[in-house]
Amino acid sequence: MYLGYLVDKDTNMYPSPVRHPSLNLSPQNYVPGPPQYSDFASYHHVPGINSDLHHGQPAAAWGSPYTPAKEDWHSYGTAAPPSTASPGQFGFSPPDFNPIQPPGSGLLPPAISSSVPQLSPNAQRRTPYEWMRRSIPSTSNNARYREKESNPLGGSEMWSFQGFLSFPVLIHAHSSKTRTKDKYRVVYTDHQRLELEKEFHYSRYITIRRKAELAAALGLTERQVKIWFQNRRAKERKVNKKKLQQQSQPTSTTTPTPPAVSTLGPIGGLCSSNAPNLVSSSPLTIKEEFMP
DNA sequence: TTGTGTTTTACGACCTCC
DNA sequence: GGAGGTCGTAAAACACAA
Repeated sequence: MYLGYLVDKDTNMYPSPVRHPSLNLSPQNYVPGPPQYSDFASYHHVPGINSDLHHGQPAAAWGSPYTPAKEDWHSYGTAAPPSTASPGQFGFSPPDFNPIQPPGSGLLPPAISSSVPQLSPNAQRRTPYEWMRRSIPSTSNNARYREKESNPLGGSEMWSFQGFLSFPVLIHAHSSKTRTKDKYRVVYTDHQRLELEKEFHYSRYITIRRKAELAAALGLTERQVKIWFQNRRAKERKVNKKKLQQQSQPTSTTTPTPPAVSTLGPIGGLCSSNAPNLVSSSPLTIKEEFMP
């Protein structure tokens, strides 16, 4: 997982993944539960985009509607990493967590939050915290979008960075080239992915308002945010399915076991998070559940 | 350096809900 | 009918072994 290095190596980011006990919280099962944000102590939303009620309210005033199993957090670094770096730039860890966020910390448009340079994951992959720390070189290497051909998005939209500006500038490309012939995908910045991951950890399903806020804050389109969440859920289902398969296949068995119903159930070890096999595909359109 | 496998964006098809 | 869900897939980006 490419983003894994973002969170895997920063266990302080989500140090206390106490989640809602309802592990099979499918969209159908979803009921805005009791206030639980305090459980998600390490998560902080940036002031200024917290107009959404469930984000804007005090920590204990809004609940985390989605609560994957603890196991789900393994992939996000429950194992303590070497604390060589100083992840305090984002202030995710409890020691760093400051309920009163200083301006410019956390999720802000990168152009505003200057302490979070938009560096290519390529350049950061093996130096987890460098991108948080170092200043942006004034070279064009910072350009996030590495254009190979004309229109990467096949006529929809194209993102590019303008030099040192770490905020992407939307360029509408109106050509109708097929994606098979042109580069059609961009790579999100680490900051974008990190914030999306944070939001995903808060809730697997994003509200309309929150989506708009996040899109604006990250310089993405709402469509991109929506699709990112869809892909992220798919990824989680895939991972959990893999876990279930591994669980259902003892190491020494010779006959492959059919995809039997897991006896573990949602609280068993592997049905983490949304327990994808248990989650009905019937979607829940989260509109403004937390609207006043 | 190259080949290969994996992950990440993005889309289309189809479905459900309002 | 539109919005958003899952599912499947394409292809770029990436990691890594040989």
